[in-house]
Amino acid sequence: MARSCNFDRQEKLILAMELFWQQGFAETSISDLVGHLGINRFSLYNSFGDKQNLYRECLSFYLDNYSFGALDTLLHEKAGLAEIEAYLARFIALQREQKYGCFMQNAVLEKSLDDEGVLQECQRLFCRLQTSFTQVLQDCQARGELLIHVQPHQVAAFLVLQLQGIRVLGKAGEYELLDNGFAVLQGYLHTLSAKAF
Amino acid sequence: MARSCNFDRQEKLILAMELFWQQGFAETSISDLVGHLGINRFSLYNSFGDKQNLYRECLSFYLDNYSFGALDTLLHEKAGLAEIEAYLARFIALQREQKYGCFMQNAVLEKSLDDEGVLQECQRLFCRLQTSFTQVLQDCQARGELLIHVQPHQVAAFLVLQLQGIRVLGKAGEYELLDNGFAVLQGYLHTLSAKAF
DNA sequence: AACATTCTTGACTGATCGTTTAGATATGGC
DNA sequence: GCCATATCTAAACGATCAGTCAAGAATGTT
Repeated sequence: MARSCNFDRQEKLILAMELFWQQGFAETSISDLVGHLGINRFSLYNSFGDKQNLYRECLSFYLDNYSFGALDTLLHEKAGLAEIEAYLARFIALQREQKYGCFMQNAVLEKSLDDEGVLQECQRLFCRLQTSFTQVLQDCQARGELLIHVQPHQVAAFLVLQLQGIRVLGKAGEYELLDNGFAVLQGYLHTLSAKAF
Repeated sequence: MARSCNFDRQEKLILAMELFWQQGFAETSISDLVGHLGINRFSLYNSFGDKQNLYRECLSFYLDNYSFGALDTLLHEKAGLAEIEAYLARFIALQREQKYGCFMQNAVLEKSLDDEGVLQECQRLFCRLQTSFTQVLQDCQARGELLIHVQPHQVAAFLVLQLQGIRVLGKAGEYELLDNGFAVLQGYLHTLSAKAF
């Protein structure tokens, strides 16, 4: 019926996400986006609405595709405390490379106060994270690998807390603190175990 | 010799800090500052230099006077694990009121990539924090209250990690996660003790 | 091939950004 | 009281901001 769009929307969304991820909302101008995405100003507005809307869509995309992705693999295999430990170790290692930190964490600290939608989106992910960890730990406990007095949902909350702390220290370049903190975390996980791992 | 300044510099610095704290660097304009501080645009530049400089000074002031202040009291008394636990509990309670989160954390996530000075300032505080905790724990251990196999500097790093995670979850309004996470943290601290507390 | 429709383009909007200037005003030493 | 010096005020700087517009180019249907 009419002319079709000559760029891939999702490809451009990813580019926009990268830029917001690196620079934050306020520090990223529409002109920056136009340059980085390689599409015209008007096409950008036409495809994604205004800046706020684009940002939210980027955040959603990030939450669904980038953040904590490895957690899913943790869920599918019959994982235990050893796998949780390995996940945390990988997570910390990742922070050394991810110099831009975490898009979601940036979003929480920069935008949650003036954009209710951003806050809710992030809370949704926190919930998902806790649920996932709780599931793993419950399975663990059912198999007799976790001490019975341990409360899975509490330990799960504790782990979410760790992830957030790790990302802040990672962005701050505090790798030694991270390693030392992880050593303690590791020790703690071992105290939860009903059998050595 | 000449006319003297007719406002209190430090008072204005605190006002500026409040505004940056609430809104971040990029979202706070000079006009915002002029309005909130109640001094003229030029006077602001005359007293504090440009925006970047003012921000750095605000961060310094925050780090010296606001962030983690209660930690000092922890150091002076002969504190033990129970006091550390209480400190963490107070810290969490504070996050419920501090809806603007932590200036330093905002600074790390927003500005550390493009302002080396901001990053270094924050790293200096991380170091101070770890040192303080290490000191308390070492004293603790010397008095025989802490199990001898525990490494004070590692646990200190672990605690710094907790503080950062707490602040993120606090800003995100995740109070239930915080409470559950703290319960676990509490339990862990008790396992470190050579005597019940 | 002609049409309606949609995308693309680049110039443009008024507003706001951080920063600076020139002139008025107030202060302290003589 | 006078002058040197510093602070203050208001206006303005060029640059950039987010967002829009009208005209041209490309497409699918008929």
